[in-house]
Amino acid sequence: MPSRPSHARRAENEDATPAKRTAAPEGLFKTVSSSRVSQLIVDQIRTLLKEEHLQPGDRLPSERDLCTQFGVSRVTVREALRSLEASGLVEIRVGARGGAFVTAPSSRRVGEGLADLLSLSPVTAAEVTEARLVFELGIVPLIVERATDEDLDALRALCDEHAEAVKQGTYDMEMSADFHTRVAACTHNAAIEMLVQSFHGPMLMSLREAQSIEPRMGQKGSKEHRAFVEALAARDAEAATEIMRTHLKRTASRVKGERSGK
Amino acid sequence: MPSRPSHARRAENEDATPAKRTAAPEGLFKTVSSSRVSQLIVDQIRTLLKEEHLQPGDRLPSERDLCTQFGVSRVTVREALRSLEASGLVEIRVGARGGAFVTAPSSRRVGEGLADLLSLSPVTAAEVTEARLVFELGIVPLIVERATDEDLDALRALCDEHAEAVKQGTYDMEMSADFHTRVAACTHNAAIEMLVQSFHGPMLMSLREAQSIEPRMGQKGSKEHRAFVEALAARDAEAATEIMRTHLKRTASRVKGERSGK
DNA sequence: TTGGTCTGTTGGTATGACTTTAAGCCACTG
DNA sequence: CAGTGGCTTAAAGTCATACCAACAGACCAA
Repeated sequence: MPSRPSHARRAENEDATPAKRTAAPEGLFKTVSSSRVSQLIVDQIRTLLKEEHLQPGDRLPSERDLCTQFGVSRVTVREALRSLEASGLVEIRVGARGGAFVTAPSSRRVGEGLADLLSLSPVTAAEVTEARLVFELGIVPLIVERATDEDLDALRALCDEHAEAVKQGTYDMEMSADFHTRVAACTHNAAIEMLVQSFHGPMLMSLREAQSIEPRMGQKGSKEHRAFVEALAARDAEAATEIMRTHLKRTASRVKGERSGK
Repeated sequence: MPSRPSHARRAENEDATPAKRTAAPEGLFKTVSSSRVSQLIVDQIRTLLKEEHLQPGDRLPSERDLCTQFGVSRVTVREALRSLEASGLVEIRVGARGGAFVTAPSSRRVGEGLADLLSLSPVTAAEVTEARLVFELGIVPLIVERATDEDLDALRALCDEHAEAVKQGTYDMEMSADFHTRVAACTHNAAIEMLVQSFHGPMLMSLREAQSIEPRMGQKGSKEHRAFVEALAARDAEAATEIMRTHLKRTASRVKGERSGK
């Protein structure tokens, strides 16, 4: 019945006193939006996640069960699951004992978004690198202030590992990324740690494509890492910042100028 | 024919010399994954986007057309579109002249990811606020260095607008967010601008839920904005940083400590 | 200007067949 | 007699087909 809405509207107008005002007082009606059913399902499940009724690792009911529980068809449920999957909130496994499993929230989604932004918009890798530089430099004072002895030990251990890897020629960008992430963890601020991690996703991709790391590069970088840790241990914010600045700038110079998406 | 794969595998084993090694050298076989058809479609469209064969604003063919072009059913196409939509790559409109439209890449997706991370993981709003503080303070030197006269004029105009809004009592968080975004734009680095914008999405939500802005607060913030602009105009990095620091810290104090997801 | 109708497009449902996966069972073989 | 491999079954996701509903813009007539 496509004419029903207009009838209803007209009826309301007739209820009002037509002599006094020609139109409704404006702002009385909220725009009614009957969004997609699948979207409503997504919202419901999101809320459940947010209110922690669903924990990471939990398994949602099977598609067929969800159908009956929501009172919709399987196609609709599946579209909702696709959305949730694309948002990185659930992981879908096929086969017996399969189904939709709630995933632990991670920085991967943010990283992916960042990577998309990088590759789909006129944002150059150099710009992202600069943003990263600002951020990683900005947290140095926090790190100097907050790093515990355990943090320092962990960083030193990481440096030892990396030195060994450099000797064997197995040092790669991922190790460097690990170091920077561990450094960020010293802020004891999960948001900062995840953000730094997010940066490294697209960064890695961009660098890996550009060129593989040269052994000399790795050696130098690894040494700078160690110097940075010692500056931290000495609680010397100035020195630590300076070391990190030159370290990051050297890395940055390798991606300078190139457009990312092409 | 469910038995074919195992036969094939056995044939390969017979090809190798069984006497020499008991098992494959490990890492020889890559995990074969026949991913979903809908995912393949998503990938195709993503690459089209990435290689700029599809521009923002373009309209994809209708679902039915895509069906025939990809040689799949509508259900599959629709699932692919759901994924793309959830990733923020296309926007789907219904009705005649509707369809899937390529969206301009924006910071919204990153912001949403950030918001999810915030509300779904044990990250507190205070932590995010701190991250934002680090970032927005870190870019101040860049801004002092790079802000053009046009930038300063635009910022001053914004301040005038806001002062007017404060008088009328219509000043809100969104205006403040606008200011900070415009400030970030002065770096002339799109990545930084988008990142700041991303921060403001979840920030706004968190603050709007917490409490609406008090008029006095708006007045003070607005004045600080203007002082910041003048410090910029004087190319005084120290002063600008200090103003921004106190400004941000005051905002930060309002979300201090509370868990976000609950 | 208003209102109706047309038409193209997405949204949703129903049903069914196919594939993949895990688990259990069982015969064969060393 | 223990282990391997093959077979069966059940559960679950994946995809196809067909159909109808709802919507939004365009067009047209009173």
